[in-house]
Amino acid sequence: MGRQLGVRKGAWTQEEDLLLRKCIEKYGEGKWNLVPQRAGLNRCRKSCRLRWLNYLTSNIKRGEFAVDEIDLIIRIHKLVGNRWSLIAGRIPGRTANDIKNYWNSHLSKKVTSHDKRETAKASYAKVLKPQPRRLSKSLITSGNLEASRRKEEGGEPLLAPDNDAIWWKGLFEKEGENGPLGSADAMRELLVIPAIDNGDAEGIRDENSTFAGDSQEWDDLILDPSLWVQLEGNCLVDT
DNA sequence: AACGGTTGCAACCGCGGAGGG
DNA sequence: CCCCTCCGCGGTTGCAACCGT
Repeated sequence: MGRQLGVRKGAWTQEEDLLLRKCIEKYGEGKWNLVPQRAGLNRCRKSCRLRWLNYLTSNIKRGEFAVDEIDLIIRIHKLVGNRWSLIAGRIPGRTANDIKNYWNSHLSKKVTSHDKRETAKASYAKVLKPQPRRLSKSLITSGNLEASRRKEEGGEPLLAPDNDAIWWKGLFEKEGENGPLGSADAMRELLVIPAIDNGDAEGIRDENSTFAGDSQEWDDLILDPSLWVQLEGNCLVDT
């Protein structure tokens, strides 16, 4: 089939948004090739899908990126490069397009060519040929103890885990399935991280974190203290 | 106020991968 | 296998808004 002729392009009108929204409400997401006809829209399927995913779907976060969101973007980008959808999958409420635009307009200029080379080298070293590192068990234990102590005393909770831990887990597992780089277990084995007991999940959660509470999936990441303590330890300590 | 340059975002395009026949 | 269709991704473009002169 040839190129569709006569389909509308450019900015979407409110009427078009309404038609698209009603169509998705009625039929659900997917079958994008059927959407223009179902919705009564003179648009191609790609335009409909893009409009829905980047603008109309309900959980999109608007406005400035938070400092910790930016930090997370930079960290994940260091590891996976321009895999915008993968990065977006780890930042609730932000679309791949948002993140790509933000990177291109705000962040890419801040990364020097030297940084880019170092980043690329580091990425390959980590992903393709990780160096086995051992953790300090005392660090792991002390992390869990500290979390419990703060909860008991009603003091400041132990702050959100180093973002490395969150995205490492996010990168490896999602909804119980293996992530793009394999399973978290495989990762643990790769990095020679010993199994430890979970600490008290409530005690370590930072309620003010941008990452807390947006979705069950994200909660699951946040509330897995063993993993982030392990990984944080891994980042900090060689024994 | 008018103009030209810059910025940031929304949207388009082309390509590669997945899956079905 | 091969072909075809559809989906989703990343790169790129278009344009409105903003800013400085």
